[in-house]
Amino acid sequence: MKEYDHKKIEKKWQNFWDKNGTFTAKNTSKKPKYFNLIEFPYPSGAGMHVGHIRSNTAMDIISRKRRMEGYNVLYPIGWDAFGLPTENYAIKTGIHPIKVTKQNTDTFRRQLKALGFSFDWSREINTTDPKYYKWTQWIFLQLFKKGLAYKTKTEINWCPSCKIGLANEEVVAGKCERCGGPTEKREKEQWMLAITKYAERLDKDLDTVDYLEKIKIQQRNWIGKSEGAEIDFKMFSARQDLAEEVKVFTTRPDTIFGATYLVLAPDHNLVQELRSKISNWAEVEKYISLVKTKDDIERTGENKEKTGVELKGVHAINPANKKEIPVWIADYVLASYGTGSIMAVPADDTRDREFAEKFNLPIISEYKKAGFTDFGKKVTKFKLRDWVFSRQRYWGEPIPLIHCDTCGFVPVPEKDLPVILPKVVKYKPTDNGESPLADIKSWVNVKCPKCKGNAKRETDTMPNWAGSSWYFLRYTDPKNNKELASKKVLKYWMSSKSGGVDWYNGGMEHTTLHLLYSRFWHKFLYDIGVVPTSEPYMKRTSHGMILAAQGEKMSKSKGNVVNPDDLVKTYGADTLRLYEMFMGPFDQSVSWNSDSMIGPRRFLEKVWRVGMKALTRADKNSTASLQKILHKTIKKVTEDIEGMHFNTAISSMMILVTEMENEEAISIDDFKKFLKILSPFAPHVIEELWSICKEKKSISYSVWPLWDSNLIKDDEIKIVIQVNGKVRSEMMILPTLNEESIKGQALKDENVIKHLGGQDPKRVIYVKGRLVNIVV
RNA sequence: GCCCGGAUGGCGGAAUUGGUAUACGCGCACGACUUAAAAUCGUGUCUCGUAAGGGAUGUGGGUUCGACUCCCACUCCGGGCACCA
Repeated sequence: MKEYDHKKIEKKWQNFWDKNGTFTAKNTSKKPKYFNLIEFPYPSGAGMHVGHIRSNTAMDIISRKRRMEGYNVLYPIGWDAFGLPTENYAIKTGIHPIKVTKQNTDTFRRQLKALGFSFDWSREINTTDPKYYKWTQWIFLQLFKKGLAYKTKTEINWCPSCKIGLANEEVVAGKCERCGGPTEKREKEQWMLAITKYAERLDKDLDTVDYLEKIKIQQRNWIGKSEGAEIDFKMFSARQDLAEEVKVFTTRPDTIFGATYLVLAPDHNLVQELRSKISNWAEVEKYISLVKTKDDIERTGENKEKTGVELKGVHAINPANKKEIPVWIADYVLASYGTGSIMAVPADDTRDREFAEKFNLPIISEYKKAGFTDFGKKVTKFKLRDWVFSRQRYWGEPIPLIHCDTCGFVPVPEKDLPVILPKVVKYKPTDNGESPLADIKSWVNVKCPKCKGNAKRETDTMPNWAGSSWYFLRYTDPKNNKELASKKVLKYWMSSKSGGVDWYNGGMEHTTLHLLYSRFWHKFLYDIGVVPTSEPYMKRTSHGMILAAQGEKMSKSKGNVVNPDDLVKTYGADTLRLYEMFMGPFDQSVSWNSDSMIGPRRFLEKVWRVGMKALTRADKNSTASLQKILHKTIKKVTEDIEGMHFNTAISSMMILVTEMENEEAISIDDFKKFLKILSPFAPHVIEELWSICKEKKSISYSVWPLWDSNLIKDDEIKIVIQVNGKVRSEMMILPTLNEESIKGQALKDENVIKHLGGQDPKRVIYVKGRLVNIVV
């Protein structure tokens, strides 16, 4: 009898799959296609996180099951390798990000291969590869040509001591993460993408896709569609009439009779325009600069107290009742949403009420009695803002534009793509906040493609959302250098009956931005005829985070990171995969506990023993009770995988295996059926047992077993008997027995008679196949 | 402050979606095998009670014959955030 030696077995089958191209997807096939997707990892220096394994194993199980169900499965992998951590590492060490990326992807590749994921490695992609980002740049140019990319001033976080623009992530409670000094806001010209032009479709088309409901809610909340009205309020000053009007947006135009004051955002344009009419300008100006120093957390967090200043000397007229009302500025109104101004209805809105109470502004409680006629014009507003698309950073795709004083911004001709990221000496942004690329004169200075005059390259780079907004498309045709992917191949993988990526799983943290950005790009590509569907992903699910033992996030600084390499060595990849699927419900966060890995390991050892027993004994038939439980388990595992209830699927297989070990007879055929349903979870050890069963081909393309519903049927069912909702007895009945007989039999039960204590039942409730409840 | 999740034995969790609460796994205790240990197997393991019974699914209410599941109010934990008019 052979021993279960995970090291030998795992190595053997990983080599076998590699050599035979077992998981290489074909671009043409008679089989129906199935495109499974995980979020491609960012290859961080820390190596693979156990959280990656959770998502990858889940989608691997689904991919392997689909192959056995007769699909041509594409389960690809790549690297989302541009981004801050690698760049910051380069700034610190001076090692080129290309080199760092290579090291990190090598580590990740080795780790992923050691877990036996059925990726099609021949399609591996890397967002930092010029052959890849050529097409990221190409998509940007199409957006630019359609007027969806534009430049405007926005606020960025600036660290005055590091002289560097900071990402939100690098500002911790108003302090620079690098030096600890205070940060400030600075105006900067940035490239923007007009995602708001797609807001309506991004909202509406959610009806056409199969996302988890909570994910749809997140998307909808982020897009934030609301119907309301824009109403003009006439303004006048004490000294002279004003031609000015303030446009306010409200979702409740019917409350207009209760509007007792207006509030403008402190940075509303009109405030500056009214300067000469405002009698307390000094006070107003002071307030505006105070608001500028606050960051969003301060404005929203501890500082719940409402603040604001009245614009003295100006008033507005409520168009509904012609009353004169005061105008205030306050930081609870944001310039970036709606019209940047509101009509305050303190009787209806809590924020307005708090504000009114603090500043003694009138509250009209009977506003609803006044007859309402429509004011203003109906409009639809979205919370969604345009996407700030440029970064003054090194490690990103160069924005392929050239600025010419005569012609303005001119696209780099498509034949000159990609615009290669040049080598620099220093990766740190320049002191004036420009990208390090701005210092390379030989790269920056070029001729204008249009007028051939002197011109300069755009030195900003793209955010790392760019490469991840379309990567799944590249998997279909990763080596194409004429198009981002050929139409024919895209049509095959992206538009069969189901359309798009069939199943996409990823973290909840990406269900707003990444998901929205990639849907936006996809819709744009659809509009210009590049892709065949208007939605990229047909189905989207998400997994819960894996936390450290005490329920904290795993992090280097806390020293609680679990290294998968050690676990693979000790327990084996199959055990690790099984443990991660067994540890808790897939969509919820769970705490890691390496001690619990022994359970799945023992299970696999038991599977091995049962296999050896089945082989030596060579029983013709399994016992009837074993057949029954086997078919019940096939049904449960088949259904649980589809619902991502991997933990209960494994638990049912554990019960089955215990049963197999105890039963006298197991036929080889039945044992093989069991191997098939376990194979997606623990592929290495199962391939080994499959081959020991004298099977010549990989189990990966065997046929997924069906359950026989006749074998599952129960001859007798258990009925629980309750008295007043409390369990008092139970009985076995034939499933064919009618309701009256069941109730009659229940009433004759001796425990029931005891608990009735001679009282007559008021009601007898029968729940089919479950219980009888006798109420007295 | 807002949004989305979550809370069940010593621990991770299960519960046919309103119908036997605690499946499966870990841990622990005892037993078998062994010179012994490991491994494996078996038995037990929410709580109070000798028992009959009673009480438990974060807290307090409600609906129902019946609530872990539905409704209302709250507490704590995790994630996200742009005070969204």
